[in-house]
Amino acid sequence: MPRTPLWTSIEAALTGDIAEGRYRAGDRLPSEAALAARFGVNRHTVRRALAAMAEAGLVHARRGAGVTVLHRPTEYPIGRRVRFHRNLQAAGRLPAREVAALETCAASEAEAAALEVAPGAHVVVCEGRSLADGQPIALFRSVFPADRLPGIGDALREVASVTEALVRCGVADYTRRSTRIAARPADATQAARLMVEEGAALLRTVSVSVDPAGVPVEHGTTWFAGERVTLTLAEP
Amino acid sequence: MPRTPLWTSIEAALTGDIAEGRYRAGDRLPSEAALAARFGVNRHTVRRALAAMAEAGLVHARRGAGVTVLHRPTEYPIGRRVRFHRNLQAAGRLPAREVAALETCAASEAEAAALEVAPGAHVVVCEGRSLADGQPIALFRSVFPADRLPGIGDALREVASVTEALVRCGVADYTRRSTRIAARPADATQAARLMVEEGAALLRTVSVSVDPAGVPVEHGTTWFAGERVTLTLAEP
DNA sequence: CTGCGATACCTGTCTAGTTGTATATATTCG
DNA sequence: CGAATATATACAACTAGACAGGTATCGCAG
Repeated sequence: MPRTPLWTSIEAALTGDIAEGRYRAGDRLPSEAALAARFGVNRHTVRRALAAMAEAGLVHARRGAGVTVLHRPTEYPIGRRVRFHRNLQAAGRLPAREVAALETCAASEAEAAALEVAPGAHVVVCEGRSLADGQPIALFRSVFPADRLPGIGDALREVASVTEALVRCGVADYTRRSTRIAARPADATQAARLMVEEGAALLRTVSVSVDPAGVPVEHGTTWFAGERVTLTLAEP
Repeated sequence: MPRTPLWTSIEAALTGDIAEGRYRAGDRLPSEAALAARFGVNRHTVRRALAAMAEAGLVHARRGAGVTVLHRPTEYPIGRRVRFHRNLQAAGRLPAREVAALETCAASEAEAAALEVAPGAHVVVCEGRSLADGQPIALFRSVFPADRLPGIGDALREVASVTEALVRCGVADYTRRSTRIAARPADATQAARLMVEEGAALLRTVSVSVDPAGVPVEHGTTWFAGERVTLTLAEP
């Protein structure tokens, strides 16, 4: 009977609710079952509407958790994505960052080689997520030589930026010695944390930073969401 | 969204950590709660991964105490891929290259802006494929300002390298003014020419090269097969 | 120093709720 | 008929929270 699919009107209603501020960025929508009851349709019809909204970047669904609102449609036109032009030299200094794990453990062979410490030496590993405008931009994993930087663990816990933490440990300045860049598909957990599809293209940078004397102080790996980030190399 | 269960990638990550020596036999893994935070998932999902590892005899969990590592995995699949370390500065000078198309046409708006020529001005477009060891490594598309480089088309046809062709047109030397790097999934034709899966991660670099006077002489886009290439940035 | 209790933390288990996926079926329209 | 739309049902995967049972650690009394 309806020549326009039912789900389009549900999408319009929900998008309108978000636009009017009934559901705001970060809020959880009611469950699919609840929405289905509200609109008097089957859950799959609601899912069709939510899928369209997710495609447009309006909401993001997590299995088990609910559906979260990402943006107000007025702020971010549908289909338009946030573009982030980042200077590679400035990597590590982003608007917001979440630290998910901070632990001390043994260095792997590769990490030990990069940091020029003995294999199995203590290293502080800091993992987390960088965000901009509420959207996840990158996952990072930084490894610091614990013996070379006493107190780095506490410093990382207390201050927000890596630079500042290193300053606390006596490293006034540091530079990148090398950076390797590769493109890799996202695995399941990476995809979930970056809110992209599994298998989406990630930009992985692996770097070693050294202090003015040339001694390695950090070994970092960052996975950028390829669809949201472009790295820009400054002309030396 | 995840066609592979989340916990499998967690199992892979932890098994990899053990294989690389971050956690050694006898060590205690971080608590389930800490791991859940690190991977951004629920504790139960971590437990599922740990259960699989315990099943394999890799770790042992004791109630109240933590999870201890028993031994290194005897067999851990490390993606054995051809690795190509390339200096970004040298991009565009590869062992072998196939020119698939060479034509003169009008510049698009973006190309005109990058090359600092009038929109619609004549440009020479060179497209093709770079190979190493018989394997396709990258697709390239270079755009040259035809009026600024008289005879560039013939030069490109006759000599193998871009550098040499530019020398013929009076550009003794050139440097990169800017490089932008992004990760993008491969479309069907790119996938076919690079011999990778459709949707595989590609590394796209967009650059502008200038002569010693700072005048743009080339605007290039290169798509590297992410699984075969690692770009290495040299320390300036 | 030893022994012991308090406490914080960790794993094991359970219940409930939510999204993702697969299959089957009815209805409508061209 | 065939395609698109919507419904119905069932199960798998993940999240959330709570609680029980076990362990390690630390301070403190003896």
